[in-house]
Amino acid sequence: MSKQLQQKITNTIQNGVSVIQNRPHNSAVNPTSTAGLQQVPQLVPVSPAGGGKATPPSKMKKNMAEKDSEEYRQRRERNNLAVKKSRMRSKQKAQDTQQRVNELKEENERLEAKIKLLSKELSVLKDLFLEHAHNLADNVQPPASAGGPGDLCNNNNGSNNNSSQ
Amino acid sequence: MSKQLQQKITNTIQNGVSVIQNRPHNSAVNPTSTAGLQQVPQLVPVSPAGGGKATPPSKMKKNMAEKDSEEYRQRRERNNLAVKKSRMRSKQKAQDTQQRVNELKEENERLEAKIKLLSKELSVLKDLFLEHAHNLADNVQPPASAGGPGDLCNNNNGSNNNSSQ
DNA sequence: TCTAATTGCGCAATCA
DNA sequence: ATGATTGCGCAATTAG
Repeated sequence: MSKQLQQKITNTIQNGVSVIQNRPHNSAVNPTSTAGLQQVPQLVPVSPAGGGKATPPSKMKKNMAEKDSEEYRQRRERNNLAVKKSRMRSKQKAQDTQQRVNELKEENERLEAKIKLLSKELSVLKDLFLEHAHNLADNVQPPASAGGPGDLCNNNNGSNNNSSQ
Repeated sequence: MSKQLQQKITNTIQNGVSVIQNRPHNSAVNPTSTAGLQQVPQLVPVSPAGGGKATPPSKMKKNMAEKDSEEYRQRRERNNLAVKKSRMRSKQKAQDTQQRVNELKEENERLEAKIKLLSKELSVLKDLFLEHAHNLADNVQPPASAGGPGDLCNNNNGSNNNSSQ
């Protein structure tokens, strides 16, 4: 989770063991990386779509031969490149997504704060409004009256803030 | 799409040659047509002496030998399992993150809508306030304004919106 | 059909 | 020593 720099040294054991440098011909196709070490043919149960055939050996040989082909190597190399690219993108995307989450979170907080503020403002204003209304109702004619809380037009709904948050 | 019926085929590299071999204890290097697997004793030419470093044959053999080791296979298998697990998690996490983004987006929209509403409410109330203020200022004692009669008392703002949460 | 992009998988190095 | 990660190459599949 916190380290991501490791791709130079690569194999320490080039004793020839896992170093399967498939590179009959020109090598040096890979400047930055220490070229390959590893693996070989992975056989996969090539699913028999067409009726469960048992992989004709004939074709296999052809495949084998193909490995030596220059063309084969080229294809492999292209693919390796593509794979690398694809993975890079994928990783980048994931990273971006994560960042988006963070941004959205922040935005959310801001919005909620704003809501809180507005709610409060609204509440205050409403109260003020009610107060005035009462005053007016109380002294429709009377000149002055102490701050008596007149309930004349108390038709308000449960009144004050209902800010439940 | 997913065929995970791959037997435990493993490639064993020997002296520059990769031999794919099945791995049931007593290795039969050539289980012809087993479950439709095309497992050919592939010999992949490992980059030989060509541009290699001195390849101490001594150690190599040791490593090679290790491949046949039962213990080695066990380690590999464990690792493969771990890798699989790790990748699964990784993928899951990415997926979750993506979903989180969606959720947050929705939440954001909701919040913004709420803000809009509150703002409007506030605006209305303020206007009302101003209006009254003007009235008061204009006529110290206006004769029952013809305008909205119950303006003040009728403060039951239909905006009883109480976002349920 | 061919190529590029994806995806699943195993290996080995490294981290923890 | 062991499980978890990660870069990498191979091969099968999927798009275009």
